[in-house]
Amino acid sequence: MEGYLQRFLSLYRPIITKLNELLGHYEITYSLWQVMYYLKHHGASTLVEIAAHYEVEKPTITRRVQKLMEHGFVEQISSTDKREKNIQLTELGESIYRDVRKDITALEFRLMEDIPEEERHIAYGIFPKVHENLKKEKEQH
Amino acid sequence: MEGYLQRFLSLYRPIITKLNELLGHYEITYSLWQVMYYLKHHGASTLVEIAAHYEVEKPTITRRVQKLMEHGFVEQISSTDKREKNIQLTELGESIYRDVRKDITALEFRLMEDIPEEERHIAYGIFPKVHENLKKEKEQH
DNA sequence: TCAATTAGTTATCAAGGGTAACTAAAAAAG
DNA sequence: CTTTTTTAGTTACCCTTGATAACTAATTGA
Repeated sequence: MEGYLQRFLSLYRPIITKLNELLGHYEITYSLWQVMYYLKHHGASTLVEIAAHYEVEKPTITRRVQKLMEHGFVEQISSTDKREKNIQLTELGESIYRDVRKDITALEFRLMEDIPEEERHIAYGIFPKVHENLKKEKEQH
Repeated sequence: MEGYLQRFLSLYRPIITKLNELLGHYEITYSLWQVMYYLKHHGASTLVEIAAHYEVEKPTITRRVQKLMEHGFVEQISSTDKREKNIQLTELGESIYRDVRKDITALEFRLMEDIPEEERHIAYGIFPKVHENLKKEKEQH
């Protein structure tokens, strides 16, 4: 019998492919979108903060931010600590954010249309629990 | 507010990382495990069948099968159609399958421990629905 | 029998991420 | 106050995964 993990994983590629197709219209991919999303919801941030939030290494975020700067979607602002790089969305970035956000919300609505609200809510609540349990696993090693 | 897709995606990396850590003990990764899983549950199969099932291109499966053959986990058996390559698990492959299966089941149990059975069941049932809806999206283009 | 389809391979490219080694700046120790 | 340690970020290099295009060999089917 198929397990939860297996079903979960088999859905990943179709979802990320669909999302990247959608994001392609704005010349970004999901990994870049994550950074824009973070900046929108946390305001100006450093690369270390973004990396910590997504649990990836610093060079990964360096690259993402570089690409977003080339696109003019984010910009660096001054900071007291001269080591760190304070990043925020530009006006253009904010505008793209709103457009993408609308598209993703609409997609999500279509994908979840036939799923009752309570079920949706339950499934929704399980993700952070599994995430928690995964973190506990890590601590034990 | 965070959407379902976002929560879903933020769980992917932790899960695949954990699984690959587990599978590393057997010198495989999740993508290779998928092929072994398919062969265990469908018996001897061709590359096209495996590719179709996981919705990936043929060259992707060519590579996976090549690696598994190098490991001695799968082998080619004869086939009427000389174009196709009939692949099945070797004895070693079967044995590795059983060990890995045990480990993954145990991991899944630990990750889902604190989630009530009904909730688990609901979350579990949503994946194929979303998958279906994604396929419908595709057809419209 | 000849054209079209099918199975599989190879080569090449892109996305995404990790590790190691490094620089520059700040913080902590002395 | 120096000196040492820690922290933020970057660069170079490598791995995994998958897609596309172009190809060969075998099979179907017109």
